[in-house]
Amino acid sequence: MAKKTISTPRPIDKVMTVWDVLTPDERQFLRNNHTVHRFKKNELIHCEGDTPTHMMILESGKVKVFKEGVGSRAQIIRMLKPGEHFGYRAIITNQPHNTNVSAVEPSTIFMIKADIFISILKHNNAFCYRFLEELACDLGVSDARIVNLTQKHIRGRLAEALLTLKKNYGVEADGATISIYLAREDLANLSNMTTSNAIRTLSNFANEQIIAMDGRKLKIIDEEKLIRISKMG
Amino acid sequence: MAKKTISTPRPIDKVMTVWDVLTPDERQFLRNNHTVHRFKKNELIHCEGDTPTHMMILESGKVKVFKEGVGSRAQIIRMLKPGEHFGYRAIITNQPHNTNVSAVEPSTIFMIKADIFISILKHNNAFCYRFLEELACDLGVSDARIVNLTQKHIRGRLAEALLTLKKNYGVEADGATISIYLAREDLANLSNMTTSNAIRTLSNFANEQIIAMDGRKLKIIDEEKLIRISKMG
DNA sequence: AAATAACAATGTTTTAAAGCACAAATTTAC
DNA sequence: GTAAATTTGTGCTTTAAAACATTGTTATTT
Repeated sequence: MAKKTISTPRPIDKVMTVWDVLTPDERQFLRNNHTVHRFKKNELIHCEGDTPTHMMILESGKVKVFKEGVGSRAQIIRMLKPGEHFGYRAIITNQPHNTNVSAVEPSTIFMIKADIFISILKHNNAFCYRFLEELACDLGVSDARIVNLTQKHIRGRLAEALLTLKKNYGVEADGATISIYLAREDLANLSNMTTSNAIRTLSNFANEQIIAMDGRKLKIIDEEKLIRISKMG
Repeated sequence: MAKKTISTPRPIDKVMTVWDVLTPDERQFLRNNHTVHRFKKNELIHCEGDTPTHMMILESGKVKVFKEGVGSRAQIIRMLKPGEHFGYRAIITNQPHNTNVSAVEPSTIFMIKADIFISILKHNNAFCYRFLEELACDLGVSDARIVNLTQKHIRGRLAEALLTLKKNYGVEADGATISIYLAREDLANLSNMTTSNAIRTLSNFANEQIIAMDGRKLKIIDEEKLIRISKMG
């Protein structure tokens, strides 16, 4: 693998998708009042039970949001890509975090102190509305996931996970390889199954020419079929 | 059963929990611009795929929010009690409803037209913030449910459902009977299991003196044990 | 009051997925 | 560069829960 150069993070105005609704004063304030943090691969960013202190924005890299369930079996709730916010839900509800977040790749994160974030939410109606939209969207996704993960069979759940990853992270230059390389365990934790079953089912998909595998690189060959499998359950 | 008298609905200012953040103008406007609807037991209020037209507030009765999954197997997402809002998430995301809502008891519902609701959200920051809190809270619950429903075993899931129902609807005068009488099928759809398994597991709980049953009336006898079962998975 | 339908209870069979064990292949650490 | 550790791949066994079948019970309907 080519050695990764540590790139300088982009300025916050290029990263924050809600920048457009901020007032000039708020913009200047945020430029001066945010911090930049780098996390190594597999480093924990915050964990369940922690008191939330900052709203966070992923500048670069990839992170997973997950919960530890029965017997410390992990369930990945969602995967984030650059520009997405996290860690703020708990600030709004004024409760400890109910998820863990960790970097699946080296990641750079902008942090804004909780009180500053709340203050803008309470003073800038358009800003508040944007986050209302974001949470409304996330809630829809979460509710849909309840049904998908509980009712679909293994093949359907894994197919769905692969399609979601492709939609979320896109593909490499070849137009097929999903642009995120996850361990089989992470794929399993996304799809609510054991690692063995993720491996087994991936092998089956490969035998059926639905995907092609090269280590952690997964290529979707027959997307139609994958969609069908995902829909059937 | 005693014949139910159809009571006059309370005024909207006594039902809406966000009334305090409205301006006098908004209050007057809403008093004049909401409609009252009655739904019979088992009547569908809105369904998946419908375009959302109103934000709704449950004045009296009980409703269930559910999704139809694989093979039209239903999954109850949440149960609402008077004062709670629904049907507005889809308005905010500007998408069709992704859940069905139906009355599990005769229910009275206040409706506010979507454009009016959006207009208040966009002009009244405190109002917007209240709904932000509500969605943030719901999202936390939904994420937790993903783990509970996928990882816990049948007994754990049913125990959890019973505890949630008790917490949500409270108990009768006897201090133990849960104040909602659901069909076994609804209990099953809440807890992600088949009706047979809900029946079987309830019987087991009754044999173990954890609950007592009288038709649809469920009495929690040993709450400690139920909590333990729910936590163990 | 009889007929029908809906709901509840239980036993039996089947099956999807977990659990386990072990070997091979990679990755990471020193 | 080598050893250690982790990850991946397979086969086999076990098990939890679904599916099915049957019967009893309680509500509705006419």
